[in-house]
Formats: sequence, C-alpha cells, structure tokens
Amino acid sequence: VPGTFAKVVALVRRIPRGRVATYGQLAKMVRTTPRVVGFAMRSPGEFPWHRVLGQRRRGIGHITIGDERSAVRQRQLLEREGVKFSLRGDIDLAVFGWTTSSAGGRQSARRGARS
DNA sequence: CAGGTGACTCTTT
DNA sequence: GAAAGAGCCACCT
Repeated sequence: VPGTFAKVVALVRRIPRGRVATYGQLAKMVRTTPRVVGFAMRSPGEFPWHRVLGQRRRGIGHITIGDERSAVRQRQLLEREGVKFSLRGDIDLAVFGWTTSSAGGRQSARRGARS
C-alpha cells in the first residue's frame, strides 16, 4: 500500500505544466500536514516538485525552500513553464494555482497561463 | 518502541 | 507588518 509520501508524489505528478499547488493545499488533499508534504518532496524519482510552493498569504504563493540553489532552480523551471513572479517573488494563485475537481478534472480558467 | 527531524502554516506579539 | 512560537505527523534511527 502506498505510504503518505507516495500519495503526495502521485498527486504532485498530476499538477499540469504552468500550474502550481501549495504545501497546505496538497496536505489537505491527502489528509496530512504541510510539513509532511514538504518532507515528501525529498523523495527520489522524477516528478514536478518545483510546482509546489509555500503560501505567503491567502491567494499568494512563494518559493519557501531553504537551499538557495534549489530555490533558483525552482524559479527557473516555473518561469520556463510560463509562471510569472512578482517583483517580490510572489505568485498569484488565482492565476497559476492548481484547482482540481476530482470528477471531471476540470481546471479553473487559466488566465495568463501559457500553454 | 521512543524520540528527533523537517521543501510548512497559523496565531500571536 | 515583520518576527517568533507552537502545532503538525510520517519517516528514520
């Protein structure tokens, strides 16, 4: 049976290009805590870990990883997918946030997101 | 089996 | 508003 980390990683794999999710958001989805989600990001294997951000406040995400090198890499990967950062390094979750309705998998309107 | 450890978040100074 | 503190829980010794 898949452990919590595996479930988190599986969830992260479903985040489409150009969209992002927060640790708290994913934590709710798998019924765990944000820290556990963060820890799960250290899992080996190929998955879009860079699409997971911390939540600065309601509707605003930002890169929270401590390691500077990784943070820079994460930002580059996201920008390459069309995710826009504010001057402060914030990301508008209303535009780039990943919203999923389990059934249809219908995404929210992608305003500004590049395909 | 108990305890330490975080890619976080929320509340309270 | 920035800064600090508590809570959180799966995994690993």
